Amino acid sequence: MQATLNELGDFSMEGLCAAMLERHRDTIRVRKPHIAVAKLARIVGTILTLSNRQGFHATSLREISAASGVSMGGLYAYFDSKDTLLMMILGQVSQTRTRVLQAAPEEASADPVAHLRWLISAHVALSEAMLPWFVFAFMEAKSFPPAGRRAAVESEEATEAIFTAAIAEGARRGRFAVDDPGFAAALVKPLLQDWYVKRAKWRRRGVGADAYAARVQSFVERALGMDGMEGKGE
Amino acid sequence: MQATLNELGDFSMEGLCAAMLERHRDTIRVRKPHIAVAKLARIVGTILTLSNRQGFHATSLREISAASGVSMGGLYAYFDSKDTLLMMILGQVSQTRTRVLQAAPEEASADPVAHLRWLISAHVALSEAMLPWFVFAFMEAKSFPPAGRRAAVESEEATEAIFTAAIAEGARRGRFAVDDPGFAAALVKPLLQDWYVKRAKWRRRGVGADAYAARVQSFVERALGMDGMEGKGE
DNA sequence: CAATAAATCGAGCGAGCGCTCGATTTACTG
DNA sequence: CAGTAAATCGAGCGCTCGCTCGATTTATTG
Repeated sequence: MQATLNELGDFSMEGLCAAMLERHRDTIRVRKPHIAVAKLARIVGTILTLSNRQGFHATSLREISAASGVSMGGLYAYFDSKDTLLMMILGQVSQTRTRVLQAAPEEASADPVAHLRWLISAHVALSEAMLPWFVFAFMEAKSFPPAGRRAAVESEEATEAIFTAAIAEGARRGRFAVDDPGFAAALVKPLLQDWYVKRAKWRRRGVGADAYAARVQSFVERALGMDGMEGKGE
Repeated sequence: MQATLNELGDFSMEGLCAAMLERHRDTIRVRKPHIAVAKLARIVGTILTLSNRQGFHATSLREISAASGVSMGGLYAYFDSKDTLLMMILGQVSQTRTRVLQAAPEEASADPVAHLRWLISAHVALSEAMLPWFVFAFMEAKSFPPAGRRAAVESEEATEAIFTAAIAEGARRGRFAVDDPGFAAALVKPLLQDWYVKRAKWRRRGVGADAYAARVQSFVERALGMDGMEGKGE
């Protein structure tokens, strides 16, 4: 069960920034969408690049201004504080992730085993498509304003709940041999995070997104004691 | 194979700061060890508390000074820059972790399965004993000076190599059904990190260190296709 | 108990930060 | 193409940062 993201939305910088504009149209002062989206894309792209290199806190607005070609004052047409900017990006990541993971196709969600495979594959594919966004959210969510922490925790729990449901359903139908689906889900999630957090390592090993997803799938299925997995090599 | 850390060193704040003083005796300007260790413990304890709450970058030296009761000038008797302070703490974590994981007792390292169990148990126990240290290293290692990043990557690879060796030995002796021990080790490590990174979650679920280690052990053993694991429930 | 050394202190320095706002340019409209 | 609105600009404000250094206190010694 391999996931294809194509029909699930536009995950390019422009597409995501268009969604961001939508979500914050009441606070963004630039009225014309085509201008706002293009500029947002330049700003956010710059932020992600610089922050993932040196950290969000260590990246000054002057740096962002210079690298993106948008003046200091211009930046503040899109957010009212640096913390708001952080929250806008974090919010876009968690909203997109939750939306995608809930959009499993019929043929996947019908069978728990196929569903879990699809979830793993979709998560890897999404974090691949939105790599800098995911890295940013992972690295910066913790050490920031209370609202950001709360949002991050909630988003994480939402993701975990989706995995828990799939594993629980599989256990109920006797396909997985687990007695605590929540625990199992909690152990699966860091495996998915490793794909984008330790990206350099996997690239060095020549492991691509599909290969990584496949290996995590088989690793997890064996760990869950899936029926029909006995004796299969890795 | 449960690990006991007692004989492997002193992992209290004082013990670790004594080791830190040892490693930096040429740059720390305070000559009397008992004074230096006590003060280092106050300083480092404060840093870990504040940084784990709000991030290292967002924690000012004035804050550290006020909270630890050591004056601004006094702090600089122990390090020559804020970055150096960061490196001292990161170095202490990676040195301690590498040392401990290499100290498996005879009866553990003789058998690969027991060895892997001991490694998991020891890592959980160590991160439990040094919780704020591990959290700090995990959260702060990335977005900082090049030297820090390099050191963090190297330390991580060293840890992974130890796990890889145990799994490879198990595969060689036919105890594990894996064909890429490095990949398996890379998937085990995030499970160990989750224990301290997502500490609040596990506490909320009432899972203690021993229970967590035991569950990771059985999860991993099944995922590695360990002989004799077929049909065992979680 | 001087004399010397060790340890501690905190006001002050220059620099860079997030953020503002009046001036200016650009784009649209009748 | 004048007039208006939208978008853009960047110097400057107040503030806090990492860090220094001469003055001061505390401990050690002959």
